[in-house]
Amino acid sequence: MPSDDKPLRADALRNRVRILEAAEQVFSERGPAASTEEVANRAGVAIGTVFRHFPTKGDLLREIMKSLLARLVSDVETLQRDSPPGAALFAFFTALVAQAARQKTVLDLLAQAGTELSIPDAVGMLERSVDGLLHSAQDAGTVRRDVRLPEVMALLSAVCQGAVTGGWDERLQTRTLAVVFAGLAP
Amino acid sequence: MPSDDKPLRADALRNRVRILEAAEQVFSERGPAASTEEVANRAGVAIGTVFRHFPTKGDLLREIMKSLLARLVSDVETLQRDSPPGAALFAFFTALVAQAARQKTVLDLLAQAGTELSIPDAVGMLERSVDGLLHSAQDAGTVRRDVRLPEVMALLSAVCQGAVTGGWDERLQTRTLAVVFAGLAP
DNA sequence: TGAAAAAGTGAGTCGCCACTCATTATCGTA
DNA sequence: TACGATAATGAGTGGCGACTCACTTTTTCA
Repeated sequence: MPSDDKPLRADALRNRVRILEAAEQVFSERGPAASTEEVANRAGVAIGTVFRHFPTKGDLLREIMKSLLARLVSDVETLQRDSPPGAALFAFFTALVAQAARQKTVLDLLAQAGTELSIPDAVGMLERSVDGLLHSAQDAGTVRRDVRLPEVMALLSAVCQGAVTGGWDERLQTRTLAVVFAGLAP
Repeated sequence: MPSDDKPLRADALRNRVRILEAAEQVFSERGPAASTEEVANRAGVAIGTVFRHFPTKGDLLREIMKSLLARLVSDVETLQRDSPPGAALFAFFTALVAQAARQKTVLDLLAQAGTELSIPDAVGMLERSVDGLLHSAQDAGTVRRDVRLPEVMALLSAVCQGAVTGGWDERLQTRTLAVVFAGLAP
């Protein structure tokens, strides 16, 4: 797969960035069903321009997902470094749920990203990161040893999903997570 | 609101039933985005007939939701009677998640039914039923006293949501629920 | 049995949305 | 600056899905 890295023209690069920013906003607010035309409007660009940069709506979504994913992975690394080892997993849960409530895109990443769009090993990356958090927590004794990664990912995605579609307020997020955390603890 | 209970003609009644059965199947398999035409086909009826009985797609969905809800409430009552008092809540969780995996309609009921469609106090009924299960469990000492209904409903909906969109297999359902149950226990 | 009422039918309308392409504008470079 | 290459534009196309309605068929009941 030879990379087609022809340097973009200045206006093309500018618009590409605008489109990505607009798309991130629009899809976050309205979900992935939002129309491409709305993205174009918000970017201040004609609809044809969007399709020149991303031949398919799916391509655009995939690009957004990839950068979101990269940010999440880097968040995990930051937490891994800066939190007390037993607490990082819980902190990530809390942060992700709060973010999902604002940014619906998170859901589609966690839920089906691997299925509908194909983000190759990208989701696997997040899993590996979370696995790191899980092991740290288990070593620190804040999470039971018989808990495994699949159910942690499942809970993560479930709680985010629930929080968004159910419109949980902050208080309910906290109380619900408290139950989950209690279930993970020894 | 005078009830328009004009007795239906024989063929009308027959078709109404067929449509509801078909709709339940179709929406369960394909989700609420499935087309009305598919419902008509599966019912062996012209599309106009569907719209004669249910002027709006939403009306049809609402009808399906209502009967699903009624069945769930009656399931709860059965469990309430037949299970050991501390176990009924857990049994309901398990059963509902398994059902949601087969029947996507459950999700929309739990998630947003109150919002998008308006099923007036219907969802409230389910909540009251689950509240009964919760109190029984707390009285039996299998669930902590500081757990309240909102987070129980939230977990219920979250886990169903997650199980469906994530395509959890039975093993993963079990392991995930195990964590939740541990979190509810004293 | 034979109308009138009720119900069924399905081609057609309408709006939405992903995507295209002929034309116009902008950029980079000689 | 001028010109070829690259990009932007936005009206148009096609398909899909909810919903309508003029017409046909079935039921009901005197």
